[in-house]
Amino acid sequence: MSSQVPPFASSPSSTLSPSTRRKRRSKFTYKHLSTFSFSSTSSPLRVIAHIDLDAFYAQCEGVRLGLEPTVPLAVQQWQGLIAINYPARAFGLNRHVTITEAKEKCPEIICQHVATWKEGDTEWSYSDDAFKEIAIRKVSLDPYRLECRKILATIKGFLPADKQKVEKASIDEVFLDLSAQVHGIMLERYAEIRGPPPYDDPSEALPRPPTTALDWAADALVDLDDKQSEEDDPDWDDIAMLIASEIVRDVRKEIFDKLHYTCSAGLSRNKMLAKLGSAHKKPNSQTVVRNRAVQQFLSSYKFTKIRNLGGKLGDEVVAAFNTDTVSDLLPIPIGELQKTLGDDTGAWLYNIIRGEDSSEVNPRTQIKSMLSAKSFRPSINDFDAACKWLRIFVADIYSRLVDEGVLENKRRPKTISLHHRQGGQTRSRACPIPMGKAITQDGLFLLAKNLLSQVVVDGRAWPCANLSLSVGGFEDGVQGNMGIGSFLVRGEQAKSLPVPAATHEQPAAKRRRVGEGSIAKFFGMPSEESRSSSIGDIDDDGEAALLRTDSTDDLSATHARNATGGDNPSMPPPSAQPSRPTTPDRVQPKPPEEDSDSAYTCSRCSDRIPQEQRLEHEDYHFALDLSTQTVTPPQPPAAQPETTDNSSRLGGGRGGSRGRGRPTKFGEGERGKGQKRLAFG
DNA sequence: GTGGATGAG
DNA sequence: CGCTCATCCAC
Repeated sequence: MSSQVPPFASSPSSTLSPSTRRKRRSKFTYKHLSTFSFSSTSSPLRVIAHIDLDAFYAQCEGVRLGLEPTVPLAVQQWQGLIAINYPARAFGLNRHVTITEAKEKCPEIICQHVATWKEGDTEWSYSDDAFKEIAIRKVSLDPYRLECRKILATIKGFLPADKQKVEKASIDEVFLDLSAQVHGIMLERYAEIRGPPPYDDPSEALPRPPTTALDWAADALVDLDDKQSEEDDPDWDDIAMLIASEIVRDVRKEIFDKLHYTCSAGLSRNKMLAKLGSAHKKPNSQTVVRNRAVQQFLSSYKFTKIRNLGGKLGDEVVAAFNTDTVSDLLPIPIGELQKTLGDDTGAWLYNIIRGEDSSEVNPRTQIKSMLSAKSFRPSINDFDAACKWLRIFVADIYSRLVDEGVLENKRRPKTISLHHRQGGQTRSRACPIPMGKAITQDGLFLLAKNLLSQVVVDGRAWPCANLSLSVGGFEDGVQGNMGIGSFLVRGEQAKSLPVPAATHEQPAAKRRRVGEGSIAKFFGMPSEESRSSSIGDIDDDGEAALLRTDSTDDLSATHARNATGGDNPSMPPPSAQPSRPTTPDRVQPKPPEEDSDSAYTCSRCSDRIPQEQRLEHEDYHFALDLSTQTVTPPQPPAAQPETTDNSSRLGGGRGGSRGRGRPTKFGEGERGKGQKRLAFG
């Protein structure tokens, strides 16, 4: 207690108001309190928390298996360990040890392999010998995504709906902006700051908070700038931080009670400091970095530990200034930093090492893209092998799309892209996902296969060391389907599932001409069917079989069906199939020559194609047609915007929402235009 | 709009 | 390490 006049130059309050000042004054004003209430990034009272699950994957497995939290546990991925719980870390294990090393150092350790998708499986699963089957399986992180969702839901359910601001930062991290909630609690607890400012002047300083020593709970660790001011002289920022730490402690308790996960947390005035704080003491504890502790706390770090300085930029800074510590950087004038790093980056760095970070907690929980990938140990060497993986990628992505609410038309990805790596170089291709129709596994597969073909066509593709498929450009809302639905021939949507009808309606006429099988499938397959069917094989009751997309790994069955062709009227006879063009053996690696009755000549590209690859080859042309020109199913003109005009579409999606004065990643968005590298702006 | 790079977990 | 995810930039 004791001091009264703010010793801080930054505090305008005492100097500005000549009014009666017999009482102790806060460093903060009523205006500050107001900005605090709506989580303004510039509020000096702002309170941000970062919550980080401890060895998350390992905890997930521990919980799933019902193990005691004390048993040493690691999560295995092929021959490596990707997560190690704290009991196991006590044995000196870290992420780079091998399985055998781990078991030597810690014989008791349990190494649980991650879940995997296996070719032909309908779902990911846990398998004890997954690690032996790297050639036919790909890992699935679904179990962890699911747990992440539960955690997020728990947090959101616990925090007051009207005041929460939650950002999912990664699969095991969240940021909370607790400002609004803490503001509310502060007013409840301290009547003296409730009223309007004296003289109605927002620049009036607040009264000082009660001088009682703050009761930082046992698990809230406090780092101080100077040991002197230990407990006296708390101001409202300290009170705010204290309240926030209570909230975070409760959140953590809730997560533990409900889901049995422990986590570490950091609290401070901004995201950068909160994140450093959460890593400061692990596991299962929380660290508060008060305003008055910031300089000391931050100066103890190498700046390469700060977000965005962990890579090339950090290296550049180290090289330019010959140091890797925050404290050595502090004396460097901002102009100097800007001269070498560019205006924006220089200014950003100048601020960040002073503990200033005005980036917002973005309430976005939704993902913007999703990707499924695999590195090939022995490389894969042909189109067929790649297609098998595409099947798996599609199944993986599709199931995640379902989780995202794509079926319910809540959100839908706009583009699909495929990345391919061979040798040093990686190439990729992307294309739009046709709008206005249901997204199906078969449709995605067709597009993916098309993209792969494109990659294969222009350059050496084999051996391929890595393949990935992703969808992105998610859009909200239901646009699209209604118009089309009403145009369809009713009575054919038999299989519509308990989901919005419009989403699953079949495209009109059953009588398709050759080739329409693929297109129809693409545009209208009941999605549930796809969800539950196996990767390589869409199930085969009447209509589904009809609409089936022949996958490369199931040619014989398909062929048989085609051969007997007449069994279904809507199935065009083989002869009627559209034929094709294409690229010969880059797409079709197998030597087509010899034996004339096992090959045919594509009418579209004049290539000779082995019979077994004919269907696939034709699919390729269809997919190509689909994505290049305009193959539009019957429908009302208005409903098919996407086909004709690309340019006009631009406006549509983004609408007016994007790009406003969004702060750059560096904080204050506006700063002069950066020259050198606006890596983030 | 596409493809590559960077960064982080 | 292997696998995701996000953002930015040049084209």
